[in-house]
Amino acid sequence: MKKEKEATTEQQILDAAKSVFQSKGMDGARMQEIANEAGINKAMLHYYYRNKQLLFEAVFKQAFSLLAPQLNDILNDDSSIEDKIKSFTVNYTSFMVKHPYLPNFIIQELNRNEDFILKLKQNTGFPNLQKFQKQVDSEIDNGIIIPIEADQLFVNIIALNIFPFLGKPLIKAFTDKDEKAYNDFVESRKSEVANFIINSIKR
Amino acid sequence: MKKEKEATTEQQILDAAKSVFQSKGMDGARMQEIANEAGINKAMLHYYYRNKQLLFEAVFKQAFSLLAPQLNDILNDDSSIEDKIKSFTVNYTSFMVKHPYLPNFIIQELNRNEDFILKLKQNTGFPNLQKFQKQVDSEIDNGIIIPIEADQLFVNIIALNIFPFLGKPLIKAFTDKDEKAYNDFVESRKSEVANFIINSIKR
DNA sequence: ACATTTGTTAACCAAACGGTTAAACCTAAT
DNA sequence: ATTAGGTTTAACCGTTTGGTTAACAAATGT
Repeated sequence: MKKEKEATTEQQILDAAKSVFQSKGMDGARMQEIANEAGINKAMLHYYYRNKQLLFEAVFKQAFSLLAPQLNDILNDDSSIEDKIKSFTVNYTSFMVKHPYLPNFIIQELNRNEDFILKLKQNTGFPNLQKFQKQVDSEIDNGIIIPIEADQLFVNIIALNIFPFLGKPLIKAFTDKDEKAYNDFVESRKSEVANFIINSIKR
Repeated sequence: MKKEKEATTEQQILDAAKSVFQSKGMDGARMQEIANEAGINKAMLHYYYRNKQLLFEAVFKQAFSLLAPQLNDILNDDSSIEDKIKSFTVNYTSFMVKHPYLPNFIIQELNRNEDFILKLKQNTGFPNLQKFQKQVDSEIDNGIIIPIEADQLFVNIIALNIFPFLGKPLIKAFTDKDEKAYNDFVESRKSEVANFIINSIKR
């Protein structure tokens, strides 16, 4: 029973912590609430994760490790820039619809503690732009796309894809959409955004 | 002495509250820290603003009222879509460089409490897209720009302009930039982003 | 001059918080 | 049946937190 229970209790805690931290942030989260959501005693949180900071870091690292592969896809595979943008936009948006709290959680907590990303950067698998930069320069040389800095293009791509999830309340208010209309709007961006970017850079 | 002091003490509190709330958020902010930064007794915060929530709302409303006019500029003046995009990108980025905490503060707190924006929406001067939508449709009909939904274009514009300030730690890490390189990067976006958008939609 | 209102402070308070403790519980090996 | 180990709980603890109080100071009105 030992291994079985260890795994499930520890995982229950992590799941509950994920839910609470991602919706309320480090400062807004309460250890008692996490314990309640996990259906266990508060002391168990400390038994398995020592303190709030370490529990938070476990949640954050797992969240970030979900995000990184999504970016590496666009950066490191061998398809053309155009195909990358198309597949990234579809994949990333689908992924975010399933994890709507993720972008805001990560952005918010990185702004709260800028040092935090330095730890992540040392991990293998941390997104790296080198290959993407070479590819952009090469397609520019070959006249496939117009001149643009790879960094700028990269930021444009992720900005257009991530922002709808960060600014959802704002966009809903500005464009007067209810929840359903907003979901449709995001859905239609899967093709809209890719076309928008490609229009801009295609020779 | 009355009017003089009233104004300055109340304003000192608001300034201190702005600084603390915008860098730490509602949950992370401490009333004692605000009092210290204002150089006054903690009880004064309650004397002028009753409680933390009301002080926070005063700060938030003022922050939002700085942002709204920036958006109304692009939505309600009479220049062409192309000119609007150019001037908005320059103005908005300049403005954000001066108030770097603002976008993250607003996005974060709106995500924490979605009801909050309903109050703001009733205010006169809350950004409205009607005129912009008509203008976009008109320029499409006249063959000036290619067909695009006004809502999508609007979100693209603000996404490309706001995201560099929201995702600064992330972008710095991905693109390996130090503070100075990042500032240069943002500066060059003033023209880069406008061109990127216009490239995409110009017939 | 004096009373009244407004502004300011130090001290205080109850509740909430993250974290600890010591004992109970459960299971598997002896 | 007993022991030993990890697991779980209720109760507890010291600190921090937002907020209050009561007394004091300064200005204002009469």
